[in-house]
Amino acid sequence: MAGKRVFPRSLQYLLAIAEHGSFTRAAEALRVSQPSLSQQIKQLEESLQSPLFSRSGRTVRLTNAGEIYIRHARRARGELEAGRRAVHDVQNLSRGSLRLGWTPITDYLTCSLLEDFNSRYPGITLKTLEMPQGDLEVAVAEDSIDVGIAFGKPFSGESPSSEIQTDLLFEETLCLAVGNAHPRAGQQVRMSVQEFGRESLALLNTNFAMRHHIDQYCLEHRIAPNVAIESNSLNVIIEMIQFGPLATVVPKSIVRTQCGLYSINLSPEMPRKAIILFYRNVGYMSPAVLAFSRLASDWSVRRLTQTPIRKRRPCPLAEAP
Amino acid sequence: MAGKRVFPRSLQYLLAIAEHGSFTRAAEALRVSQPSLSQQIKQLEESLQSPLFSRSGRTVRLTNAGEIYIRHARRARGELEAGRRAVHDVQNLSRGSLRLGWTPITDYLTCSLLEDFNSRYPGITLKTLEMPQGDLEVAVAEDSIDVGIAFGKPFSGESPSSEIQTDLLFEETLCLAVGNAHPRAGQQVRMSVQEFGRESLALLNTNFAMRHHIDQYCLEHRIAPNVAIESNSLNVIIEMIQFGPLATVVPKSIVRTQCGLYSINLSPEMPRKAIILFYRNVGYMSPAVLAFSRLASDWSVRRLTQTPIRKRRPCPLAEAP
DNA sequence: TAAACTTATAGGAATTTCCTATGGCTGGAA
DNA sequence: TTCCAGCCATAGGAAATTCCTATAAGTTTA
Repeated sequence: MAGKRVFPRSLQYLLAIAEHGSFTRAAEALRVSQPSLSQQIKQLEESLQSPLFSRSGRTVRLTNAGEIYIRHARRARGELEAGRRAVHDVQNLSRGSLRLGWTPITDYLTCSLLEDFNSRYPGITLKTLEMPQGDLEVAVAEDSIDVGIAFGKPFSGESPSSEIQTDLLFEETLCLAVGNAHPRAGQQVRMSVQEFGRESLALLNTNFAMRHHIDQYCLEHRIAPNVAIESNSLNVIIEMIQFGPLATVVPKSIVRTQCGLYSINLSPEMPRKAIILFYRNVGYMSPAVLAFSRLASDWSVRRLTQTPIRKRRPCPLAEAP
Repeated sequence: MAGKRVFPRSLQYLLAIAEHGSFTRAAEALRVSQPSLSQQIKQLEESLQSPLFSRSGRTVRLTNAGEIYIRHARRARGELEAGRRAVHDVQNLSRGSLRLGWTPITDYLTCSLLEDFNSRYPGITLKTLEMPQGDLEVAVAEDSIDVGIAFGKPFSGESPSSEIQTDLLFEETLCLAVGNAHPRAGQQVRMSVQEFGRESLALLNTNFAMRHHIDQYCLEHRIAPNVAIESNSLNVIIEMIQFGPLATVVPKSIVRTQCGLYSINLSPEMPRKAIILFYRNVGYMSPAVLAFSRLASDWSVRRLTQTPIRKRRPCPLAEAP
């Protein structure tokens, strides 16, 4: 079935004849009749407008042109063979690439997933691209990225889009986060909504979906958040919080991975939001995407059961170009 | 007729589709029907056991495997195109090689022919091989050299061998040669055979055809040559002659090209011997051989009319490996 | 929902490749 | 010299492949 080779017959014959030094022996080796070789070589010679073999008497020898041409033919064969192996490697996940899009918030939460993927499939180049959450959906749909990782309910738009597969990675609760210097640092009791309204906050700006969740929570509980600083960089906000009197709202997991941050639960709790993985589910799916989604579901299970938290700075992969 | 391209259809289609981003447009550009492309690509994908294009909706895009494979396909196409050009170059004499066999005597006489050839066809590699005259015939017949240059009547053997073409380059008279220090240096009058018999000679050994000519001459005139030194290197002999009292017998032209040598004609004259070019004339003849024989006949005509003699040391080409 | 557009499929036509049989030529053996 | 064995070329029909027309199935746009 798949035994069809793409390398041209004429060149295959050329190489065989040169190797065996004889049409007849080459024909035997190739399991075809000798006239087939004569014909193919004749056509090739006509195509190149030059004899490739010097036939005189009982011996067949490459001409000067033949010697030169055969080198190129060999290299062409090598290229096609290498191409075949390379495709095979992609299927085996020992090569390839995967383009990942995520938001500046989710990168804090799923960086270790990328590390796992990279150590499991070191041959696959990971290309990560940070972008606003709204763009992720578009990017996946138009195939400019392979997979997206989003925070909060995705695809809030009109189309439920059966073409896009979404997998739940885990759920996350938003909480108030403060630094060492904050008077509430280490507080165990829940904070009321009213108290929350009085905190000076450093928040992501309204381009971010997470901010909308926060604003929505405030609206529902009829308070106005006291926003001292807005930024489009979560990094900046965390730096601000860490050693100052301001507070912010982030997923609880982020607090656990950052040194010098303390979480304070609210009462009533902020809504739980899902971290989800999504990718195109129509037509061809690359082995890398399948492998990533498989690994991600393992990873989310492990995360829920074991929750091995390492305190650290943001993962460097998240800042790669 | 010669419009047949060797590059596989399937790859040609693959590249066209990738370039146009569409089966339909590629089919238009290639002037074939669109189903042909579908079919070829399908077969290629089956052969590689991997999809190469991601078809979803109205857009066609290379898969990861496709992107990787197409690079190799492009390189293979480049190789075959380069091979085609290279063969063309050989036909145009802008590339190729020519293997020349000659004897240690003829190299002194035809070195400038090689220089002419090299300056006329600088892309053709000249490979010269010195060998005994008897071997030249065999080497040409079995195609281990392309052309031979011999001194004296060639192919004295049984077969007139209609397969070998021989061209006369020029005729050459043997003469006595002496150096500066020799008492006869500069003598204009002819030397008798008896006087010749009394000269102390440095001669090539009997492996050389020229030596046989000399011995034959002596035999015919009933003298015994007075051989002081034998050598298998003409170079050695000329060095010996140049500053000492010995004499030797060489073609007259050699004397004219060597500093400090003087020629003395014999009476009766030694027989004129031909310098000839010979090469296989059956089956395929490489453009380089044809060009060499063409140039050689020009060169021999020019040599006879103009005879531009340059005094110099032996041509370095003659000593090339 | 219809119209426009794109790729896939099916089946027969056209082309190419292949095989058998044979011819011509060369080189070695009788 | 003559014959025979070995090798490549040629011819013509068989087999396989490629190609084309017609059409289906699907998506996108109006």
